[in-house]
Amino acid sequence: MEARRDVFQAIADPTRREIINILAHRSMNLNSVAENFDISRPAVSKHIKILNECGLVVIHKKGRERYCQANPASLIEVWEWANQYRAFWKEKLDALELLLKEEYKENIEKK
Amino acid sequence: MEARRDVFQAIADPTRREIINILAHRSMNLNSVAENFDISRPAVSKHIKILNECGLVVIHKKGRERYCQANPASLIEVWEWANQYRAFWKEKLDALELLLKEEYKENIEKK
DNA sequence: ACAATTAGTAACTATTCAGTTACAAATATA
DNA sequence: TATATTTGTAACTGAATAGTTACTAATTGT
Repeated sequence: MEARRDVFQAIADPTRREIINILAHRSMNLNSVAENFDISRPAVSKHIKILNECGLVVIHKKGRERYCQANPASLIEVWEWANQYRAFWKEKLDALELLLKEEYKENIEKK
Repeated sequence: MEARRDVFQAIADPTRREIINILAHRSMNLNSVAENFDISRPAVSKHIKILNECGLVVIHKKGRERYCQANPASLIEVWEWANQYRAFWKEKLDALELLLKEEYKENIEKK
């Protein structure tokens, strides 16, 4: 379980996306995170390790506990990647929408 | 090479992201796509099959050739997922920026 | 008709991945 | 001090992944 480690690979797993969702607005220790899933605690621990290694989750040690929280900054990379295509697809969809509206209008006029 | 097939898993692979990039603005047949990579043509064919199965690439048959193009609509899912956290990270980063500015100001005043 | 081009797929391999259980280390509590 | 809690990690398993080569099918060009 070692090799490529980037944000895109990290968010490919649905469990990890769910962990990000849970940790997005509040800090939580590892056991509490694990309670939300059917998989074992070590499995969740590994997921959090991966998320931490690519910066998606930050960890604050407090005694024997480790409080985890989603790190907003690292999500920018994903947003920016998707967003670069946004202008492009928006243009296409706007054209489609316009087309559908025209067709709708024509149908109304026929009546 | 079969099972989960969703947009997030599809874009996890760097080769597939590069294929999307290449096919974002122009249509291209499979061999032409393959020329951009060091891997074999069948390997590229499989990547495109995966991209097609989750809607990220559309294929138009024309004789023996198959013209491939990135499909903007399916990328929205990724954009929306990342964007839901945007307000959150923006808030955090603005706070950080403000903090740095304050520190900078203080340093200026000390001189 | 024959040769060349374009592409899909089968069969195989090596690596990575997500999960498990078992154990050890550190900290907190009785 | 003894015990319970929180966590990380090692060792293992089975499935998925990304790649390969070899082959076939369909279409195009000579």
